[in-house]
Amino acid sequence: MPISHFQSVSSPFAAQVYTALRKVPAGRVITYAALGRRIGCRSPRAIGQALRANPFAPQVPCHRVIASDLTPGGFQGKTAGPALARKLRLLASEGTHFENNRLTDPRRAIR
DNA sequence: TGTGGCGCGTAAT
DNA sequence: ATTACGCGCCACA
Repeated sequence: MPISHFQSVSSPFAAQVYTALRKVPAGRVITYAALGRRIGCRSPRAIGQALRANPFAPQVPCHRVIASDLTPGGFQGKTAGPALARKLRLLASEGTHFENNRLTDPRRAIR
């Protein structure tokens, strides 16, 4: 299912982000910067911005995108609270765990 | 650990 | 065309 089929994709840039993100398998996570790198974008904030207006949760795994220092980063526009809690729960269901607000197994991260 | 500046796509002005 | 803002990041102290 091509990304362009998603109604909630607002810009071509977002489509690139989602397409690249879909290649990150369950059980792994990628950095905002690394994800950006894959599509030739040098602004991690732009990546987060594209993920902000979250498309479909399972198809485009925006919960697999974390910060460069291996902290969780944000979810649905927020960096804390219930939203973030859901992100962590999704990750946990894939075997990706955080301890002390830090990725437990750094080998899961794509830098 | 804290602060400041940089990056660039998007929305608002 | 300009300004302002944002699920960040890196350098430097």
